[in-house]
Amino acid sequence: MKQAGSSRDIVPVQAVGRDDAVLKALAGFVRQETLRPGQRLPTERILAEQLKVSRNTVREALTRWEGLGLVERRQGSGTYLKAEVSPDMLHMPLTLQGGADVAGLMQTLEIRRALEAEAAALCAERASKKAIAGIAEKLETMERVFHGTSGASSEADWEFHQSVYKASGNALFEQIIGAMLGNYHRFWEHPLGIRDFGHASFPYHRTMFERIAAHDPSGARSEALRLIATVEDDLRRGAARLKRAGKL
Amino acid sequence: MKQAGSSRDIVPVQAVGRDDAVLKALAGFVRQETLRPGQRLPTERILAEQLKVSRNTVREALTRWEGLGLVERRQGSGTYLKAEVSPDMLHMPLTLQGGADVAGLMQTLEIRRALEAEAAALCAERASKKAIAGIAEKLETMERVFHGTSGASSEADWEFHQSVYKASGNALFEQIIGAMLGNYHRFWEHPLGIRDFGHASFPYHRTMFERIAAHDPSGARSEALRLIATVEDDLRRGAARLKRAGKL
DNA sequence: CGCTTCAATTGGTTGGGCCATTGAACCAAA
DNA sequence: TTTGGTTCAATGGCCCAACCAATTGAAGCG
Repeated sequence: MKQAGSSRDIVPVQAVGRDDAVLKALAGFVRQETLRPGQRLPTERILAEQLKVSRNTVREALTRWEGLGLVERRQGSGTYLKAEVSPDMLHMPLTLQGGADVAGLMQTLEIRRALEAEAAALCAERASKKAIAGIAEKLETMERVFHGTSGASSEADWEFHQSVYKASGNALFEQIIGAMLGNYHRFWEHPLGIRDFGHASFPYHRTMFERIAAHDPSGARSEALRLIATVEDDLRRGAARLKRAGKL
Repeated sequence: MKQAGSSRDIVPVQAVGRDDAVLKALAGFVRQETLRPGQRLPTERILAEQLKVSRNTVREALTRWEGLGLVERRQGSGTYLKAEVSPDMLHMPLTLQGGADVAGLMQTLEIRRALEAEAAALCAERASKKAIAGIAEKLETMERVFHGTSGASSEADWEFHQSVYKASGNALFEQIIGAMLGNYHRFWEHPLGIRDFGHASFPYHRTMFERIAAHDPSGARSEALRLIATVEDDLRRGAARLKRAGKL
């Protein structure tokens, strides 16, 4: 990176602390015991004893994991695993200014637009026949649900997109988008009070799938962009509506 | 999301703990004192006293901030601010599976390709004259460094890209890409032992800038894609080279 | 069978203490 | 003046032993 030619190759040293070691040991333990998300892990007191460290140190380590969303602590009950955990993980904590408002959501949507398009293109390029069949299944489920009850399509919708991400061959798409959407979970439950929010995106799911099934990356990308564009439109309309309401 | 019609609209309440309150208070303090990144904030003991909580509680709160990359603690010295912090921030910690090997890097590059292209397009669409001038400056610095010493262009290169992300108007681009690249920091310092890694990407920086300066989103996107493509090529060649070396 | 009560369990918090590292002040030799 | 070593107070890292508060499940009771 910097000054590759100079003699400044030194740049130590990372001097890891005790709690870091605790985290590594804990990761090993979780792996060894094959703990699944939802399961409870040992008491802080037991961990402190078995790891030969103070409970305080255990708590600092667990606090870090809690901050990363890997673990959930419930007073009086225990500490529970919330996600897969392996010794080699990449953490990228993002901080978004401005809170969970419409503006922030708009920013995450711009990220999603980029990722959704790329994932669709990669999916069209690499999806196996089996994967495509799986996507088709999710799509049909979604359409069925959509035509039935009026507003409960979100879950099926998400599963459809997930299957596309999976078929892209890159797990990062699902993880990143999932994490972002998860943060706005409360929002999606009541999208600006609009009843048929996301309604307009519906037909583009099928057109996108068709381009994927035809192994047409460029076409899939275009349809994905159209899909997200409708959501962005809805969001803009909703924001404008809120603004009007605020002025009254 | 799920069961929008059901009566289970309740889902309070976040039941904030003491350390959460400490974090909010600290955020307020930082804002009030207008602390800038790099500056030192009060000692744990002083914070504990002023906030009327135990030092351990302060430590747990700071541990969380440290995990989020907002703060850096140096034993014997103090605790230092590492990034902007405001009371209303949305944290979304991403934890990505997969080790820091070449395969993982390839996956992150697919993400970067998507984001880089979108950021370039948005930048071309929204960048002000001033922002474009700033980008031009970074570009020229980069080219100057590049033509001077042989291998020290990475830092200037990164600053150039950063200026593009900033001008896109969406802080998430810089944060996500920065976090990803940071995780592979050790790799970029010795990219597969190849001396002129990333050499081929050089000319596309200028072409991309030209499309941005011309407010041509589509063109900027194309050039960004070409840029990343050269890096991916280098990476593939390096991986193949490693494979051969492994077989010998 | 359903309800209340209560005690054990568990994470949350406190206040105290000691240690290792840091950095500045100070001092001495080159 | 500069360089190198020493001292020393400040600071984060870690430990300890309690106590508090929420949860849980079993015992007890109507």
